[in-house]
Amino acid sequence: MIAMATVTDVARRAEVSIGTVSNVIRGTARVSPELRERVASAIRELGYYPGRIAEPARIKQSCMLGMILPDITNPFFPEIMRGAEDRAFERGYLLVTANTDEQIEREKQIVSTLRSRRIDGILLAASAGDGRGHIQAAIQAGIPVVCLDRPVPDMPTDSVLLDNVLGARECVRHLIFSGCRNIATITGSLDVLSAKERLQGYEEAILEAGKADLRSTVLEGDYRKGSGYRLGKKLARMRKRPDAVFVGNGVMALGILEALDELGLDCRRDMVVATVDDIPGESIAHRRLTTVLQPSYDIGSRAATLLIDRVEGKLTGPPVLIRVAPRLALAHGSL
Amino acid sequence: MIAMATVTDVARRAEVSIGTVSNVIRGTARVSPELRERVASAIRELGYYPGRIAEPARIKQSCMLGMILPDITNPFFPEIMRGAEDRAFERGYLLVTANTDEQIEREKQIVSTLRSRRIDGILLAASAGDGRGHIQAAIQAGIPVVCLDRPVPDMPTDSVLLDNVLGARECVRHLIFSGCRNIATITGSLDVLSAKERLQGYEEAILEAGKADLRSTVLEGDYRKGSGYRLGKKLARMRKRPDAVFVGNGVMALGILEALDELGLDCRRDMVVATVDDIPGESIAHRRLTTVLQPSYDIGSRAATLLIDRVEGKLTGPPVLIRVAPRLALAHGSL
DNA sequence: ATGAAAGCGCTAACAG
DNA sequence: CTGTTAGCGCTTTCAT
Repeated sequence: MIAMATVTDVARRAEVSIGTVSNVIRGTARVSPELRERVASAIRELGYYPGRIAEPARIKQSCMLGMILPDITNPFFPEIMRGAEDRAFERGYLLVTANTDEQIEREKQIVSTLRSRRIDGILLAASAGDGRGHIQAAIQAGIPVVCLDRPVPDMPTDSVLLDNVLGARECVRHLIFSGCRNIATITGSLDVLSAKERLQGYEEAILEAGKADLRSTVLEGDYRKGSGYRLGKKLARMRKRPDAVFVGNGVMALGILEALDELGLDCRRDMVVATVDDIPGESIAHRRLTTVLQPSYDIGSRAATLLIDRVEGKLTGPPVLIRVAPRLALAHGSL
Repeated sequence: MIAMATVTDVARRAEVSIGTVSNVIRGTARVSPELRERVASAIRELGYYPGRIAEPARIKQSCMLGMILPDITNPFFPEIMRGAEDRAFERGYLLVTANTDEQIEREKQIVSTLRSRRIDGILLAASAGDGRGHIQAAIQAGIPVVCLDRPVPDMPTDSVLLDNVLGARECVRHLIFSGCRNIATITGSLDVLSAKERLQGYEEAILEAGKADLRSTVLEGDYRKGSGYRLGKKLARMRKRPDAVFVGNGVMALGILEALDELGLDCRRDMVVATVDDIPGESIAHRRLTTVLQPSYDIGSRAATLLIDRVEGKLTGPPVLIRVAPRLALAHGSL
């Protein structure tokens, strides 16, 4: 079985026309039992396997979606991928995955490769960095792009994002509910959308509680571990030390845990640490943190559905923004 | 830009033949500066993007590889995928990923889908379960298959596997070196190849040490957590309690840790636990375990290289079996 | 009910 | 140098 058999081979062998072969295979039209049988055995004998190899050229669709991620090794992404893949397969699309290693250059190259293969649409968790020309170009060429987790600023793409306001609010509400009264927050850089939104959620929760004895403190960090560590120490050393802190992201939360450890403070007794979960591979820390979990599978699933709807023209019009609801996970003691 | 522009569109616009357009784009032949310029602007104006959409039909290669995994969510796999993807992209192949959820039926369906798309080759981390007909069929149809981690019995496929004997031997050597003298092992079911190999490594290490005071105990488990727990308790209660145990896989190791915890024993002071690392998402436990790490990236990388070499005919002949060397990681105290 | 033929986008071989 | 043409595997008219 050196070369793959083709319809033509089958037709020749069965002594019928290729059209008839096609009809037998796809049941497109009635075929006399006799010919049907001849074709059937020819297929068997040749080990023919119907291929969709010519389809892309014919129907001008590759029935493939590209999924571009910074790094699948970051545990946030595999779940997203599962969600996307499940929807893609259901609807007859293959999912092609590619990692950029957070390098914008590689992202460009991958987009280019995928475009040359006539990918039907792109799921993108954008890499940081300047230059969005390649995205722009893809969109203009009519290739739908759906952004995951991080929206690409100023691009008319659909996006699926965490509902940051809701998540932060729920999280802080929980802190209040469980008795904390002096709740600080360490935000990301307030230039960043998600940081602003999380701060807003924090403030809403504080306000709506309307308790007279509630104290709040806002410190601006930068989403990096160092700022968590530094500002964490600052909080811990305040005369009126907060009994809880809501941190803008997971990496900063790790910084705070480190700071608390150094100061000999306990993150459950002395200062509860709550955050939005996006910590790559630090499941250890979760036992000590109250976190807002991202529904990763759902994000992937929704994004793929959105994308395919665009590809198939079932969804038209201006960019859609989907906010997914987070889930609260409490710190759990032992081990 | 509703419909994607084609060579024909460009040719028409530039008032040249499609052959010339192709020549300009690919530099296949010399083209007069004038025509070259006309073509160039036509391309620009139409936003034409050279596509390889017709290639599969022409060259009878899709330049795609399929990667079939039980579940990308298992942290063992993303690294493998990275390794495979890096090699695939380098050599001009797209990587299509699909998860089976460990269901053989789904695996069959995926293989079928990939075959109809004329995938050039398959990287397979096989799902458990009966019925290997689909693999057999793919191979007979000339689609190379490379097995990852788990070999598929009785199939003429290339495989990339951990060097279990070496890994186990190194691991046990380390235990001996660090002073343990009464070293037990809990194996997987000895029907399973990897379990047998790991036991062999264990025995080799014990033998080669040639110390008169070295005691060994072999218990057969089944790679499941329960057997680790049960046999772990058994060991812990022996009159001459082993000071170390080499466990056949990670899941059983977790069982032992649990058993030790219950008995109030310390896994570093009382009984060192060492194992081969294949624990999904239990990074916490690593601090308490001495483990043999699998070089996942390397496994993916080598497998992809092997596969592409087969696809391109650079490698022919009987199935190749690559054994990758493991890396030893010691238990590390704090946190 | 069956066959013949066109066409999808592109390259490569061949003719001018 | 440039244009024409065949052909890749398959579906889909359109005749017969």
